[in-house]
Amino acid sequence: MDLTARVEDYLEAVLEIEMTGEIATVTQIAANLGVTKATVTAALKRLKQEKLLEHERYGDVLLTEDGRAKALAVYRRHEFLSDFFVRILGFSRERAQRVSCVMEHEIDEQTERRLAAFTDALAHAERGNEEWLRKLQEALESPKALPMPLCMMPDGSGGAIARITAQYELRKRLNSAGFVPDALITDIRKFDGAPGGLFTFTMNAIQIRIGITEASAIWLYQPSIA
Amino acid sequence: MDLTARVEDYLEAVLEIEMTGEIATVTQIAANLGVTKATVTAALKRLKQEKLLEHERYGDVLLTEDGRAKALAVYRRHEFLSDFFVRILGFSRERAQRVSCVMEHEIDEQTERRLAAFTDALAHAERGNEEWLRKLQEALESPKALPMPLCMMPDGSGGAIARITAQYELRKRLNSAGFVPDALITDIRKFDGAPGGLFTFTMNAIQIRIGITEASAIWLYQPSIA
DNA sequence: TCTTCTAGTTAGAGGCATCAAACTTAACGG
DNA sequence: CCGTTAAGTTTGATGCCTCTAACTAGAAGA
Repeated sequence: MDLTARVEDYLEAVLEIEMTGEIATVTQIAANLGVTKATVTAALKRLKQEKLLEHERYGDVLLTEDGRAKALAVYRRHEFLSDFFVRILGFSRERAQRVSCVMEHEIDEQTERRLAAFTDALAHAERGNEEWLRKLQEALESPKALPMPLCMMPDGSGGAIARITAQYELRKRLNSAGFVPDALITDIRKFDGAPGGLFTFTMNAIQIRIGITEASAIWLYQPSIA
Repeated sequence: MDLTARVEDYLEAVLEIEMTGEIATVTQIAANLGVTKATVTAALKRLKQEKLLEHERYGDVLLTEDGRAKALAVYRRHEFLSDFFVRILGFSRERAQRVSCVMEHEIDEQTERRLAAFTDALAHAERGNEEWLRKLQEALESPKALPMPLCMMPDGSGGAIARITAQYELRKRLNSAGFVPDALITDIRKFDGAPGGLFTFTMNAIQIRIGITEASAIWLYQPSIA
């Protein structure tokens, strides 16, 4: 991954045009990426230097072996991600597009495989678990408000635990201490003391005191205003 | 979203430092983002122009009301995404970090909500569906090779259908035509004719012919070399 | 053949993000 | 009060990506 993300975009654009059976032109690439032709010419120069494509003045734009392989990898990631976001996570097409565009440059093959495995597993879960699928659809239709880390809640406030963003030891510790989704927390206060501050609050009628590490792993839904 | 992604990163870095109870310094920000102090000074100038923070020569770095709100939004997205990638999708911590870093600038609140809903639904599915969870874990442990769109397979080749990356009409059409995961396709050939070409192949002992649109929505696992 | 149009190119510029190297402040200890 | 040190700033430069405006090559008709 030592190509810039942008260079990968140009490669991908060329491949996509080729896939329609045509030979890529500067104008088409420009339209595809939403830039001017001048910009494309400049980019082609860079691409050519890297030996990812061949291009003579006023000539055809042709991917090299190497360029084609790189383009395919990017294209595959892009398509896969976009599909994943739309079908599995229920993103809008447009949003999925934008997110895939930036993400496609950041995931490696291993990651892509994991993602694919996840999608497959989910597809299997869908068959033969209609109940769960219905719940998921429902959830996607009526999203809740967004949570906030405990350490950022205003003094005196509270809310229900949304999630714990921690792993391993810390996660386990918080879980066994009763920090689980839906538990209610009230009367949050922040004090100086430890570096980062100390936080006290009430949960299950018990007064609890934690540090910044814990307080930034516990996310709360703010109580609705209704 | 008219701030550049980078500007959002600086904002986030300041907030993260503040969360430890300290006041952000140029050196700390630089270390956080892996850039030099000179770069930070330059960035602070831009941030100040946008009225997202206050900063006098050699003075403290303080977020404005506006800046803090923006920083919190970015921070929340970042943490949530990172957690999602690690816990739900099984990414490595490092990879999750990189992906969240680019993605956090591309998702809006609506999208974040959907993602959260998905996570919640999955959490519910996990309780009370141990079987499925086990399968998912297993799948994440042993990822398969990566598929490729039919239109890019070499002449004469074939493979099993991995997935259909299409929606609505096209998806339905392909499904009812028998294009479902695991179906076997052999002897793929490409011909000129329609714009983008025509593709013929054999599936279930039947010869089929499709265009580029369909051929790029059908993804195949290449048969393993063994 | 000459004209005209389109595709493509070059030249010149600017913004963002970054760096290394040299410089300036502020602060602390003697 | 002065010297040293750490923190922060300035300067000058680079690379990438982009643009507008002006130019040129090539193809297609009259």
